[in-house]
Amino acid sequence: MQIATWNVNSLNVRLPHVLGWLAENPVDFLCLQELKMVDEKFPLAALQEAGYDAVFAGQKTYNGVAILRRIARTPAAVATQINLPTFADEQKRVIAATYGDVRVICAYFPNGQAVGSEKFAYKMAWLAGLQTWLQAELTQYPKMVFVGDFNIAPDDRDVYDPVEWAGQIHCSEEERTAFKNLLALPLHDAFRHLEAGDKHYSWWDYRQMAFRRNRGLRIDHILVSDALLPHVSRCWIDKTPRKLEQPSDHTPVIVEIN
DNA sequence: ATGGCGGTATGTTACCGA
Repeated sequence: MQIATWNVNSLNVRLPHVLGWLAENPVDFLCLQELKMVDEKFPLAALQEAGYDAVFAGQKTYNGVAILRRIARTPAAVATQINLPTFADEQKRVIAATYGDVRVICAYFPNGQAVGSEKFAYKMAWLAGLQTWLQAELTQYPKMVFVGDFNIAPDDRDVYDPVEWAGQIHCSEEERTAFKNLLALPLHDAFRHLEAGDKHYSWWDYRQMAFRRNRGLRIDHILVSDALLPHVSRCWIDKTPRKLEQPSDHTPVIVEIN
């Protein structure tokens, strides 16, 4: 089974990239963030033509999340959950569904803007709600994959310039502690399970040729539960779509679970 | 210190993202 996560920064603009990527990478599940579209605009027909079904939670202009499943290889979604039951939110940042005995959760964490800002307080409150909910989810679903754009770089290996970013948004102690709290549930960072090195990023700023200079952050993650960890055989970042014309600033992260 | 780039709507500029 292969599960991928990708912040597409507008599914309207990036649909050709998504379809092209799925043709090359026929993963079982693809979790998307930042759809930036209302549900009425969701391109379900085009995805179905490509062999994928979806559950989705859209929103105008901002946010929006979806889980795509390969129809031929996966059971239909049941117990679909939109947003955190533990945190009242107008913004669409979470979608979860169960496929067979595997719970797939797709999240777009708040950005936080700047440490100490109102948006940072929102991020931390959202994270507290997330922690409580995931703890309950784990008791119900031992086989869990929790993926998405976390907007947290877990440690300095995940940052192109840790000195410049020290204490800044995505790298602050508060955010990194929240990430560690997720690992304590326990959940496991599939990428770090297999790769200890630095300079592996999932996001690069559009400006200042950041991608070409590999000035990026690893902020898109795949966490797996205890029951699935022994079955994780690969986890990698696919930089290919970041090289296309008009790319998303994020690129897919994929896990293989046998 | 600021803006850089890109997407979107409030639309020829502002807001947000990271």
